[in-house]
Formats: sequence, C-alpha cells, structure tokens
Amino acid sequence: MRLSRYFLPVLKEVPADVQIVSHQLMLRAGMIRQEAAGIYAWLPLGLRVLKKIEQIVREEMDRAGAVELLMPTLQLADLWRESGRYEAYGDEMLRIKDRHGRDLLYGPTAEEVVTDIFRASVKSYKDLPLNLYNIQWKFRDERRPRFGVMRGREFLMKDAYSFDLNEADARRSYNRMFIAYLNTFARMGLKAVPMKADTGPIGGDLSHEFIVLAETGESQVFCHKDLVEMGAPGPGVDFDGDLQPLVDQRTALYAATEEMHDEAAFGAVPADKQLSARGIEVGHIFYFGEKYSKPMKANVAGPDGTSAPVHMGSYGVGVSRLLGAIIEASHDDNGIIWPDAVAPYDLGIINLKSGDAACDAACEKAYAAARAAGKAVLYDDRDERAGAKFATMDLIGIPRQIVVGPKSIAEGNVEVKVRATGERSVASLDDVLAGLS
RNA sequence: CGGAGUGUGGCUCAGUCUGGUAGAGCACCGCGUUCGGGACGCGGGGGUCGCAGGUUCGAAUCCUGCCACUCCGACCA
Repeated sequence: MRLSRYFLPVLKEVPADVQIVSHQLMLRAGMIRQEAAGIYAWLPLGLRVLKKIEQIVREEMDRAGAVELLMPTLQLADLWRESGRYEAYGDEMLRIKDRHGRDLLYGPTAEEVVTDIFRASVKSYKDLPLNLYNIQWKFRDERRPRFGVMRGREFLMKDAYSFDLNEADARRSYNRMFIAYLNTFARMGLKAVPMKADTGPIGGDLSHEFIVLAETGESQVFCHKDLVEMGAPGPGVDFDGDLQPLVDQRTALYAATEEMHDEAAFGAVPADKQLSARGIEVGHIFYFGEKYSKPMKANVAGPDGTSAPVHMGSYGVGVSRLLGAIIEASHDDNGIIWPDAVAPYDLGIINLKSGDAACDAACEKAYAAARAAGKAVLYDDRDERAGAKFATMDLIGIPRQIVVGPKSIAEGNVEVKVRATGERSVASLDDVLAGLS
C-alpha cells in the first residue's frame, strides 16, 4: 500500500482524559475512531490488525477441532425467555422491537441461539462431541464503557460452545479449549495465565479466565510466578489425545482472580513466588453442564437409547479487546511495537526524498520485490519531511523498515531498521531484497 | 446507578467568574525558503460556541430544562 493513497489519520494530540496507553496509541495511530460511548469505527489500519488477530483465533480453534459458523447479531427474546435469562440479564442487554412489536435483542452472548441450532439437528450421542464457534460482534450496554476497545459496549468476540454426552466428555472438551487458548495467546506474543474464575451470570462450576498481566488491567489477580513464564504447549499438541496432564500442570499452581481468591491457599505459595498484580481478561472458559440444555430441551440419546440434556460449555475470547491488551504489553515512547504475527504490515519502506529519481526508483524496486515475496508492505511515498515519516512508521509499529535516502542509495545502500529494538544497519538494496523471500 | 466534570473550526484547548458582534496552536489551501528523525516565513479558507427555552438593548458568557461525552466509585460472560 502506498501511504499517499491510504487512509491513515494519525493524530498528534488526544484528549487529556484518555489515560490508558493502548487507547491513546490506537487513537494516535489512526486505528479507531469513537462514534459513541464504547462504540468505535475501525479505521483501515485498526481493521487490518483486528483481522489478523481474528484469523489467529480462528486457526487455533480449527486446530482444536471446533467448527465455525456465524450466528446473527439480533436474537429473538423468546429464546431467552426459554432459558430464563431474558428478565435476569438486566439493563446490560440492548432490547429492541421490530415493526411488528416483537421483542428482539442485540446479542451479548449466544448460548440460547447455539442451543437452538443444536437441538434442531443433533439427537444422538454419535454426533458428539461437537464444538461450534463464531466470531461475531456483541453488544453489552455497560454502565461505564472505558479504556477504548478494552471495555467497549460493542465488541468482537469469539464464542465457542461445546456439546457432550456427559460431564467426563465435557471436561475433555473444556481441556481442548484450555490448551487452544494457551496456544492462541502465545501466537500473539502474549503471556496469558489461566486463573480460577467466578462463573457469573452464565453459571456453572468450572471456569478459568485467561489473564494478561498489565498494570492498567481491570482485574486484581493472584498467582504463582512460575505460571507467567510457563508458555504454551504449541501447535504439536494432539487434541485427540489426553490433555489432562497439560491442564493439570497449569492448574496445580495457585492462580485466581479476586472473586475466587483464597488468602490461605495463596499464603501457602512460597513468599518469593507470590505474585499479586493487575490483569486484563482476554479469555474466559466455562463448563456449565445442563444449565441451558435442560430448560431448552436440547436432548441427545445415549448408547442405551434414553435421551438426556446435553452437557455444554462456553468459551469466549475478546478479539477486539486483544488489540488493547497487546499494545499494553508491547509499546514504547515512540508508539506501538506489534509482534510480527499481528503487525498490520510486515514491512515499511520510507522514501526520504520523494521526487528524487534515484530514491523513487529504488523504493519502487523494493516495493515490487517485497510484494512479489508475499510481504504486506506499506510504502511511505508522501512528499513529507523525513521526521514525520519515521515517526509515523514507529507510531503504527511496522516491524521492519527499509529507509531509502539520496546519500546512501547513491552507493546502492539502504538502511534497515528493526522497530522492536531500534537497531539500524546499512546494507546494499540488492542484498536486502534478496533476503525478503 | 452515586459523585465530579466537560461540550467553542478536522484535532488539542483558551475565552465564561466580571454579558458588548469568536481566538491560539496543530491540521488544511496558495507562494517561497527548506529538507537524513514530526521545519520556517508570508497570505488564505473554515465555527448559527451541544440542543431548546428564558432574562437582557445585547448571551459562548447569566438562569431553567434536556442531550451527549469524560473521570472516580459501584457493577461487569
């Protein structure tokens, strides 16, 4: 993409009361624009990152055996009356009437809809286990939206729902999501720690939140320090095999959110391993058994021929929130430092003197070569001052930048800059381009 | 939902207390000088001051109501 033809409304100033660094940087980098409290338009650069994060989530869900579908944003109130949640959910649910006066709602989650889909088609244990997920916009009318996309009212969520014949099988499904989440967050460069969590209005008795530690996090959390650096099992995991040992390894050490905190148990952790910190919740998984299948009559026949409510779990990832979490975890005074896997562009090309024949020619050559090598390239061909170009590339966090200026290109050289380290080196343009593929 | 604030060109803000025909910086347009880490000079365009009502000769400014947004707290798959 040529920057001269792109839409990248970077800002030099943001409102004084925007305190969270990720929110500031997303506004300054021209990624989002607020349209109403907790409601944002995703500008081109922000959308690119959102899509990359979404795709990583999708790939890891698929790898774990989940099946993607897409459920509507608008749901029928009648379904929620069946589960008993229509009245219980409160003012956080955005309620709407259609022209016929029928009650609709903008979905804050989709247990009811997915259960309705499931019960219409699945009647036998032979079709289990099943895990259906979608990545869809949700709306929760938060009393106090804040921190940009970290707590918006409208947000993009991946929500998965598992269906199993019994609790033992359901726990295996739960474990698959547990491991898939570790892998998902690790791919984005995040250290997410699974912690015992409260189940809240969704209900159930087994639940973990995945927490990214950050000073600006909204949750107070307590855990054993070793969990932070434990890492993820990686893509080689056999999701058809027994995942319990991997899960046990990560649940044996103490880790809990404030609601589930047990001071005595925490005190048993060696003092130098006790970590009390703030965290951002990026994922939340639940096993809740028959909570929805029973009232909604989602029954399946077992091997003995008798029908019983299916056992369910649900598994959420805050896709749009992840942008904020990643920026909180990875930035410096100059701007965002995107991990390679989620960077909006792989490579930046800075033409220090647009209009100079040698610079233009070298940049065009680099631009063509990089695209031919399959790289996503952002080429700053604007008639702008060098400082503005450097500042923009750093602000939006392009991982590697090729800098073409009249002095060095006269000798066939360019500067290569690494955003994360600030390291700069000089090399011949041809060598740099040869190294792209 | 309780408390506290803020709404003035595209952005960040001053002006409001003490009423008198709307400002700055940035951004934008033109010309010129510059140009290897967010340049400078000169000129220019752009705002019914959140909305409605009231007071007044006169309202961005005072009064009333409403709306929106923000911050602290409570709340929060």
